[in-house]
Amino acid sequence: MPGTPAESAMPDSLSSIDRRIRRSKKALKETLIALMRERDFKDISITDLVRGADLNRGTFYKHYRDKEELLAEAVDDTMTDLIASYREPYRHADSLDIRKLTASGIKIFEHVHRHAAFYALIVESRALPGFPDRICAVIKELSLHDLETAELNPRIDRALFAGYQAYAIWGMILEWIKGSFAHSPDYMASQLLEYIRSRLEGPDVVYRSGRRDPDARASTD
Amino acid sequence: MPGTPAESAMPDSLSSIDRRIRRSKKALKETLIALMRERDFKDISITDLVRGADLNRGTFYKHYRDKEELLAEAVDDTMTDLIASYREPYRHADSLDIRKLTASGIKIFEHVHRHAAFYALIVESRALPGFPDRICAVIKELSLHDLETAELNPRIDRALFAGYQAYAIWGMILEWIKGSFAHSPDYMASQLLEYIRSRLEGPDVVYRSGRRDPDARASTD
DNA sequence: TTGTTTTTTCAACAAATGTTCATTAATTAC
DNA sequence: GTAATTAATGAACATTTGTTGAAAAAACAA
Repeated sequence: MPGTPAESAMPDSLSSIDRRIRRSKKALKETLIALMRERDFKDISITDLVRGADLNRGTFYKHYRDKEELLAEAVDDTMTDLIASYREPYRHADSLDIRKLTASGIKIFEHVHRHAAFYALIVESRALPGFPDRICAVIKELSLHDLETAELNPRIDRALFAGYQAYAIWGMILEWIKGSFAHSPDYMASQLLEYIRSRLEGPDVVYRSGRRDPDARASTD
Repeated sequence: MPGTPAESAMPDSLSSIDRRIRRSKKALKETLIALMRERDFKDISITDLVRGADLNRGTFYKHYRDKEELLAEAVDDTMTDLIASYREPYRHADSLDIRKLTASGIKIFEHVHRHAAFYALIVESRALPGFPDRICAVIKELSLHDLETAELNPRIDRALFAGYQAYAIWGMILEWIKGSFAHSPDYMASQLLEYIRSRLEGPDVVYRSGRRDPDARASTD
């Protein structure tokens, strides 16, 4: 597991600091979220933010370099929750890989579901470039931990596979969001399990241990 | 890491228009890419761009609303290449699912490899929020096309699975980039195949509600 | 070539951005 | 409580941004 504290319920950026800072940051974040609901992130100015939060212009620049940094901190708060909720006890599943995976999946999807509005906002506004990477990094950590005990096919490149897995889940989440969260977190988790356990059915031919077929060669410039 | 940009076919946005426009746009794109190599996208101003491209400020605003739009067009050019290279004939693989997948994978990874510098730049600069979605949408289309004929486990939600697949590949590509393209496109494709074909080994318990696939062992062909 | 069309330039401009600093106000540590 | 810190304010400022219109330059079509 990644060495993050996350003991307190309150996000790191909003705890144990000067109350004025906390208030200012909170006001700015709330204003940002509110404004993002009604217009494009691109079209939100620092002026709008400080006017909405009723703060001086300089106060913003004291804490953030730009609005992206402000949004990034809001995301950090959410990631803290993801990690925390994931840490939920499920130790009873110590050696049952599948059950572990199920539990992990459910936790992730439940977390997203809990913050559904926020996720939808972030994704739809396409405001924060690094957001998918951020959340996928977390998922990757969590997945890797789950896969630690699992005996993987030795030919599999674990680093690559971790990236594969994490972004695959993110891809599901994106579809989920696009469909306005029509499915339940449990359904999502069961689907994930299905994808992991299933394989293509049908004619299972010409599989020559990862070597590429000369015929299948695409044009090389 | 391969350094060949390899601009073979002319992108739609740069053909059959007034030569002045072509020149202006090209100059702007080149300047943008050049500047992105040395500093953060956030810190590149329109002024920088027009100064670098030796154009008037108004010329920029005649063609683009902002620098994001400029970058987006550069990305479009690359996507055009991805689609084009994918459309390459591989009709001899009409009914062999695995071979099809292999071919598809190879094409995608070769495309990325060909534009390695560009991809690395886009990803590392985290400049364009919509880029992963953009490329994953393309991959999703292509994957769906491949899976059209494949008989999937009927419990699988195809839309969700398409998202899963597309972003999973994107996750691999990101890892590939992070590792400075240490692997060959073929290796990447073979790994992808491995992930699709393999399943977790080890204690396969608690999977009730279903028969265990008799030949479920991973790749012992 | 000629005339027509379109792009680019140039200069100017209002508006917004990012910084500054002395002053005021709030919070913390003691 | 008091003193010491630290944050927030207000107002000013240079810079950058996004827009404008007329004049020049370039491309196009015949």
